[in-house]
Amino acid sequence: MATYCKFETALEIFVGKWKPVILLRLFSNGTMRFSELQRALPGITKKMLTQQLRELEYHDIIHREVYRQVPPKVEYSITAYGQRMAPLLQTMNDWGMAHLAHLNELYGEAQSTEPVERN
Amino acid sequence: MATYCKFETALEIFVGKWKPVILLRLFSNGTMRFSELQRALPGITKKMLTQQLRELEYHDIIHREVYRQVPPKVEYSITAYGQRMAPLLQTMNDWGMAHLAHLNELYGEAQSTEPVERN
DNA sequence: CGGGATCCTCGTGGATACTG
DNA sequence: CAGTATCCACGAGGATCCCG
Repeated sequence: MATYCKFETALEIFVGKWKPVILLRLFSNGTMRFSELQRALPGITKKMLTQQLRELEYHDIIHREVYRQVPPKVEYSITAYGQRMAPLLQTMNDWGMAHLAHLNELYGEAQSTEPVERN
Repeated sequence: MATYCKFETALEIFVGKWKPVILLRLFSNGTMRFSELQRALPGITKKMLTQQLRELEYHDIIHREVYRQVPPKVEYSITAYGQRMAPLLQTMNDWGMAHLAHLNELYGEAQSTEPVERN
């Protein structure tokens, strides 16, 4: 009965429009500065970037290193604990890829992941 | 570079306030009628239940079987393809459980999964 | 440079009523 | 019973300005 009941917890980590991309950048680029992240994520505002980073930091997924200097410098990186969720991300990624292929089989090429809208 | 770039696709399947619980019920209970689902999910409206079910159906995760009779009867179940995502759900569930334990270590007991609010 | 504080928009999801 | 159709509330996320 209790199986699957906590996988929503995992979801809470990833929900948020920018968290997946942020994680992607940090996982592939390693340590990044605030401004680097902002430039790497076209369209994101400072507010959102800050907010999403703080939430990930709270969950011990990323580390925030502040250098006390002028002008300020803050670097973000994946924590050791955060590294341990790489397999999960990989599994989800693999499933996502396979699912896109499955959707292609069902509905043909050039299909988005969303159902077609109808008025 | 392309790694993790499609795990957002996996997320799209689960986002939506009720999809996780719906999947949970269908996975554990097998076939269920519309009204059964509604009763099993306290607080859900027919509109939302219908909408989330349709989206899952589009993705070939669940099957919708309509019995042409009066009064109508519609049964929902996990498709064969849908069954194949059980391992993924299990993996996410396991990670979620472990993560809750990790948060407990960090912040102590009786903590929610969300950062404390401050005014 | 790396934010915080405000205000505002817009889409998700809820409430309610109607229907084949 | 299993929906659909409308209307509406609210909160995530965006725009803008200010600050150490």
